Amino acid sequence: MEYDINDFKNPLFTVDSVLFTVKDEQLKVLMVKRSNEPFSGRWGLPGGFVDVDRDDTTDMTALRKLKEKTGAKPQYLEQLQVFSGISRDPRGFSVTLVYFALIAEQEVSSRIDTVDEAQWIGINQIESLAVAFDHKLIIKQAQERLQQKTLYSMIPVYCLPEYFTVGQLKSVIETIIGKTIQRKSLIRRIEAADMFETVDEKVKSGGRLAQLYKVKEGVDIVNFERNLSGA
Amino acid sequence: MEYDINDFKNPLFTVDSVLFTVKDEQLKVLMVKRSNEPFSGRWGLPGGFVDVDRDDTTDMTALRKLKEKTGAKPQYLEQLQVFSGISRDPRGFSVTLVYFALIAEQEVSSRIDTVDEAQWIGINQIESLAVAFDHKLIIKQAQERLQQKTLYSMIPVYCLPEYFTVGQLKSVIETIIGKTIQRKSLIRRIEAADMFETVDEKVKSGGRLAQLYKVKEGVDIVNFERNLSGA
DNA sequence: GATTAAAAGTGTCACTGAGACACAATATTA
DNA sequence: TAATATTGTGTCTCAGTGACACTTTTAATC
Repeated sequence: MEYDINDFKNPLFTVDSVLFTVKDEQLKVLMVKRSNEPFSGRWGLPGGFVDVDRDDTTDMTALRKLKEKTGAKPQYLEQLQVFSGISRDPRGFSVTLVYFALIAEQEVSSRIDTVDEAQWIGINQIESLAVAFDHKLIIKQAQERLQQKTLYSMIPVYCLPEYFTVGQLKSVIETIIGKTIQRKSLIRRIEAADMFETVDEKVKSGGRLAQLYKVKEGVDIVNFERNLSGA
Repeated sequence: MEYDINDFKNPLFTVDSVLFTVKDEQLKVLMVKRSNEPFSGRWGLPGGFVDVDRDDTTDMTALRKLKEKTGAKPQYLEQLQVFSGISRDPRGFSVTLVYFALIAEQEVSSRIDTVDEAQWIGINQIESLAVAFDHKLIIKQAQERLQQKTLYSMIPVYCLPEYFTVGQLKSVIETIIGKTIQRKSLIRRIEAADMFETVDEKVKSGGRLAQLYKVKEGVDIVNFERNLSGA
């Protein structure tokens, strides 16, 4: 019941990424202005074809393409989902593996500012933008996944620089889920997660000096057993 | 920065499924004995190439392949993950989109019994089986996902026939997560989820007659805000 | 028919972690 | 020095799970 490879038209396979960051209290997505067909002139997600000579896995394809656009490696990367279909690409049946990535805005700001091919687009502006393929839908799904994960894990730290304060993390979380959370709840989770350590340094923040935290070496994302509700 | 399709060797793209069921208090996976190279004679996951003339999406590829082996459509189907790499298939760089599916054992028992090409293999026997590709790893990941989802949703109902009792659901859940749960907790969740309705019929079960339940029409899986801990 | 065993189903208290919010501590600024 | 802003703590409430005793309803056995 196995077939010879050549019996079939192999579908078009690409790797795209939804790279999020939080900047100016807004969730942003990295979009690239397309200069080739199809959808030339429209905005699309950064991505492209696997280069089997350079990529050991599709993860590397995603990272390579992101590096081309941002000059940096995202702090978090996971698979979102595969989108496939006969009609999503005019060239024929296509399959896109979409990754979902996070990075601190500071890591890439210089590069992005000088290249006008790639831009951070506010999540709310996506709706009214000329977007290629089904990338609008893909971004929506990625946003939902990010919001969901934010309720039971600490992934939003990957939108922050190495050292960060509770206040910054709180702000990023609130931006992502679009609701306010209790500072106290966040602190409890920071302690319970045991994935952060305090840095012997404090930073000014408009009031009392804030304690700096960093992610411990080699720790994985902790999943909590309850969701935040976000009032 | 876009490339012509023909510049690249398109990687080998296949769709496989990890179809689970619970039978005799054991979690089982549908495995197929391979009759073609590579790995002829070994056991592998049901799957194959996309047929762009018959499949509108990769979901249909997965369903079509499962139907070939079991004669039935799984009650639950979702994407698990893509597995890719230069060395997982001797034919070259390969990409496999793996689905994760559930079905009631009763739906397919007759078919499976008559075909010796496809078999339900107990999850604990996989380790010592001659398995093709990286399918052992894939099954392990699928099992973890199933266990995780079982803690915060009711997906295990899709391992049961249309009408089922609380006792049956409890047993299936316990088999999946490998721990006992409180009957009371399960009943509370059944009520809170609001995705089941009682059937005006009871069934004998060795003691007091048990209330039959069924999944309401058109409802989606409900995700709870807390995990079960399973003592 | 009475007795026992087995599973279904209920009542309720304890425990855990999030929500809410008051309050204390420490910085800046006027 | 006082006002203000933000950090950080103390603690009560609330919701949902865990635990477990207890009741109900059936089949099986005597």
